[in-house]
Amino acid sequence: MTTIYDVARRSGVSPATVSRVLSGRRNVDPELSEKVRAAVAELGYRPNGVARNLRRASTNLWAVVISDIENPFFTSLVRGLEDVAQTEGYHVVLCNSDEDPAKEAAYASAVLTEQMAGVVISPTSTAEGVQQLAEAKTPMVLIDRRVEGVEADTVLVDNEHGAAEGVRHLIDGGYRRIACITGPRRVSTAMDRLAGYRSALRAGGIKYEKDLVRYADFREAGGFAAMESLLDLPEPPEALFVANNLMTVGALECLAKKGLRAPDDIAVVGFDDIPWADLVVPSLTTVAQPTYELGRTAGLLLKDRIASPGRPPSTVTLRTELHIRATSAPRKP
Amino acid sequence: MTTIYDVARRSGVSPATVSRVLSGRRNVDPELSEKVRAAVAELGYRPNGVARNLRRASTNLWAVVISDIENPFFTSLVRGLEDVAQTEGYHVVLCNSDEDPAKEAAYASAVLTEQMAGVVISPTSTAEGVQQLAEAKTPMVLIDRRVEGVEADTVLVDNEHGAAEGVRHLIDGGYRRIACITGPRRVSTAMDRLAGYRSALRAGGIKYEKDLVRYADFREAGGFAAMESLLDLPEPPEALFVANNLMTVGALECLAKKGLRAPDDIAVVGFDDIPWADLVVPSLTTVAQPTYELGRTAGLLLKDRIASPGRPPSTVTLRTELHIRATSAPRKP
DNA sequence: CTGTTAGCGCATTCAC
DNA sequence: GTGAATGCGCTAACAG
Repeated sequence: MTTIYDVARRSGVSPATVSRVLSGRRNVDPELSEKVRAAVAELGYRPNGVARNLRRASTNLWAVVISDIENPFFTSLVRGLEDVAQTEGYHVVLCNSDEDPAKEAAYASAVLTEQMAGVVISPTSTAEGVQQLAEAKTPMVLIDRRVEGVEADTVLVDNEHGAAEGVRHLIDGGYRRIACITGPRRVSTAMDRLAGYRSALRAGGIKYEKDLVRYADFREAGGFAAMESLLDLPEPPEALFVANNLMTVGALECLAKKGLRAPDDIAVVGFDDIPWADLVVPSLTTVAQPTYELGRTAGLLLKDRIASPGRPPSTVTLRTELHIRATSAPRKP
Repeated sequence: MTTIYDVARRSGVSPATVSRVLSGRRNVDPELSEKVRAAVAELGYRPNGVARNLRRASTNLWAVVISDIENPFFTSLVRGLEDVAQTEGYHVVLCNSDEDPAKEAAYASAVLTEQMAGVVISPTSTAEGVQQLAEAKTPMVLIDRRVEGVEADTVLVDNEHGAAEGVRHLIDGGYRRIACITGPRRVSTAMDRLAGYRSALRAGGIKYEKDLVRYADFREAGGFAAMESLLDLPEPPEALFVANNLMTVGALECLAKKGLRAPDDIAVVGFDDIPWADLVVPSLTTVAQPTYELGRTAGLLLKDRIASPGRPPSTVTLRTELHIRATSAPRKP
């Protein structure tokens, strides 16, 4: 392996000067600078990033800890983050936590031992890793979910407002008996979206009925089961609000299996888009989140946090957007 | 920061012994070993991964270079890879090349300077980065596409066979005038799938017509445009085979926009699944690739390559699976 | 089985 | 504006 010493010898300068040239310092004689560049080219020299990292006591890696890259919500978010990372000279390490606090903690640990420059994380329910990273003062941006007792930059969407908007849309369509499938009680997004559902009911003068709410696991199978259980009610709902994309898919699959159709048998609004929601038939009404923007914003916040670790944490809340499609068509008289 | 020397002092042994204990070497007195562990716990010591990497002249990072994580084909593949990486003690760095040889080359460069342990890569058309990595003898696994003149472990699917099976299914359904939308001429998968299309036609005694083939860019917009152009033919096709998932979506959107329906107006078979293909209406017949398995297999090959760099490269070809759904229903008399 | 020693490749003092 | 010297934290030789 050719080192900075080889380049120095070849160009007749000291290693220090080579280092200065390569890291783009101004105060180097242009003539020497040119010699160094020539030597670098001739030798095919490539700086050793690991050595640089050791010396600088930090790497150019960002970790992104999400529950599952196969969920399109996170896929697009990661893409947004990676685009920022690339322009800022960082690389993104992908970490699937699978909602498992132990995995989250393991990744947090890796972030620390590998001296990664920062972390973007969607916390699991107990947020073990988040606590660990907060204590170590690692530059960190929380996405999608809040964590009690942790002060950190955070990027959220307006869950309550978005959910309320989706449910209001159903109410406006003439539906009264509206069910809700939400996520686990310990997850802030689940509770916020449920709160939006309740506030929309209240605003519409509809009584909240506990029986019409299901707490599932944000996964496809959970949505399927919850839908089944709702259909088993003595008086099944006329409409349904589902608090995330995967559970919506599960619910739709359940309906399809039972030979029921949206919106004729039951109207549906889902939180969070799915890819090609237009192709699903009937096309699916969703409360869309700006997923790419979420990732991008997180990246920008992380960059700022690394540049000025001292400044107070900020929270950015992005807006959702109601995409009205076919599954929420107004009720027929 | 507490170092290995602090732990050594605290536990009354040498740094070398601490190192031995922490890297799980057998030949250490259990008693000393215990002392070391105690000291580690007391001091909250955490090894410095970067220093370890410098010393070992290698990191525990794998790069995965794909064109776009937002394509579900790659999403699932990356997940498969990450699962292997995790069990083998590696982390995965996500690199979106966007089919841009320059980006691919930039990432290849990063792999080298950051001393990553290995790479899994889906080559762009010119495969600049691949050449670079091959020269540097970086452990590398090619996925999805072959590259002429590069000897490396490779994971493919049987594109020609899968495409032929999909097209044969259309022929069996009574369709004769079958169009094909494939990818760029320089990409091996595009040509292999086209070859499968041709061989199925031949086997079915159908004359190959150049006019019924379109070369697009493997993206949604490309599929849309190609579909439009096919519909503009004096005598439009009765059926269509599309060589990847995104173009299939584009083609379906084009049909929807024109008020045409599959399979009544035109039957459709797409190569590569899309998420929730069942929910698309009419549900989409696909030649499904084992995407997760592709990633997993690549991970296993990479692990082996790192363990024994000398052994001759191997190519693994996985089977596709025809998922017959509604868009390819037999032709009505 | 354990300790001493050296050096991985670089960036940064500090002199000049 | 430049060079010599130092050490980041660890692991692998080697000697004992």
